[in-house]
Amino acid sequence: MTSTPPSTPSDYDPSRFPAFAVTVDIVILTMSSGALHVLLVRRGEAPFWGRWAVPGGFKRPSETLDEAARRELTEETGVDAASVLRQFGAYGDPGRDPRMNVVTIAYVAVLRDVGAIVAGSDAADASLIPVSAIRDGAVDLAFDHLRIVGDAIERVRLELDTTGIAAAFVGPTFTLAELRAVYEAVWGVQLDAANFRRSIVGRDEWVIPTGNRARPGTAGGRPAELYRAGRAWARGGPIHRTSNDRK
Amino acid sequence: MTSTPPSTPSDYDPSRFPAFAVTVDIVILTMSSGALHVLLVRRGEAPFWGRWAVPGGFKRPSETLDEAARRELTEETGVDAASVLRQFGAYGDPGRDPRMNVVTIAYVAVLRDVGAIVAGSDAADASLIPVSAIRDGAVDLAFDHLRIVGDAIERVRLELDTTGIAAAFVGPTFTLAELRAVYEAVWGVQLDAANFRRSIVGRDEWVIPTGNRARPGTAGGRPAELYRAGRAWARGGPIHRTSNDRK
DNA sequence: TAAGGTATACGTCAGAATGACCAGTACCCC
DNA sequence: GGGGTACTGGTCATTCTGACGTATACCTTA
Repeated sequence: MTSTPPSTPSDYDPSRFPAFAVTVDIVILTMSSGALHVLLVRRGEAPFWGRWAVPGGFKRPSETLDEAARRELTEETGVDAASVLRQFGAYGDPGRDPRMNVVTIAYVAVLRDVGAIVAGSDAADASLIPVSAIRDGAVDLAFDHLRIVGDAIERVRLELDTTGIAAAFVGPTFTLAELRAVYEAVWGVQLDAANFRRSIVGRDEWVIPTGNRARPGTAGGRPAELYRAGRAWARGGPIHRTSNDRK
Repeated sequence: MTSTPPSTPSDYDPSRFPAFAVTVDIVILTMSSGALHVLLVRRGEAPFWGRWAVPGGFKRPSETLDEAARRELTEETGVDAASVLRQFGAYGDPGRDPRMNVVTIAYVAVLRDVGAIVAGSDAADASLIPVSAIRDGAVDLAFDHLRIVGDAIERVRLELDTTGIAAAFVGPTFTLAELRAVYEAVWGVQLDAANFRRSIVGRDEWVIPTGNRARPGTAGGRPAELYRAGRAWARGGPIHRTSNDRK
């Protein structure tokens, strides 16, 4: 087998090559009460009966991978407007599905206000699970979904630095504290509120003041100003991890 | 079709779902005479006869995607030791292969000293093509390989900043000028040699002096010191793009 | 109604990092 | 031996970052 000539996609012979099922799995992330959560569905059949799994489904030949991901997201959560829906990996280990050869293309979606969405979902057994519970091994995931969720989170940790994905976690208007909570939850760090503010408000095009204020929480405190996201998020992020807290 | 219940990979019925061929394509990048090059093979049959294509081949059910990528890389280039072999995307647009449903998982490989390797390759029609020629539209690529190559380059541009991939482009010992050429070629910028040196030599664990010197080129100049790569490359890169030259 | 608590808003300061630039060194070619 | 070239090493001004202190505006409780 090692002496076969270089095979490009050119020398097909449809009868010669193994068939795979291709699925699209979607790791749906959102902020809920200050912590990062992932939406999982509980499996109702074998294999992995009763285990949690990432929602997903089969790709159809007539649609692109991105279209399949968006379709599955809509079917699972009832929304067609995720702030972010990005492909981040493909998984095709032999035996990852005990029944057949399956290669899955994994997407990460970022939602805001997902609480109401889950309630209206078709999937009765969908739940928001804190990612901390998954990291602690407190949740049994089906298939290789533990690895998929882990890779998704790692991807978001990176993109928080290099893209404007942070803005996708907050609503159309938000306070700087809400935005800061995204960075703190995803990176697992604590950021100085004053310095965080300076990095964002001090520069151009990151946030646009709305003139309104948020109502303080039950603990009190000065009410925070509400902002809208500016244009700059399309070209990167305002906050960068220093090499110190990379590890 | 929109009212189907949420379908997880669980509710399989192997007869119900469309079969795909799964291939692995490898964008092989290397530095050659100061410019970034990609290794392409010329197709000898329809469709896209005579066009350039990214080397690749079919995934086997008994191997992982990473194993398939490494096997194809070996078959195409004769080396089993790419400095970097990283998955970066999946492509499954309908009709991307006119003959059948194909989803390809794309990898980017970084080689050093690829010149000698290509000579010994099985693929007689393999060539190193400057990426500048591809960007200019001077090369006709088969299938959706133009998009795949473009995405691979964009990925490397990002990873140059966030990972130690730059060290994969140079040999086991290298001069700072060689390393600087990698950044300049991939990012399309010019870096001050003195500041570049300071960013790398001034900090710990990036490069280890060997005590030897490189022979200057025909143009003369002071001979450069030869270094080995240090431990720090495993955890990121020493050079960061400022937001100014992001666009 | 007043006092205490809390979180946001804003400014200051020292240290680190960056970009621009200049001078010295060591080799090549002519 | 002289000029050209590229690496080495340094200075300087600017910007960025982390740390921290203080004022502001709302909440809760007494």
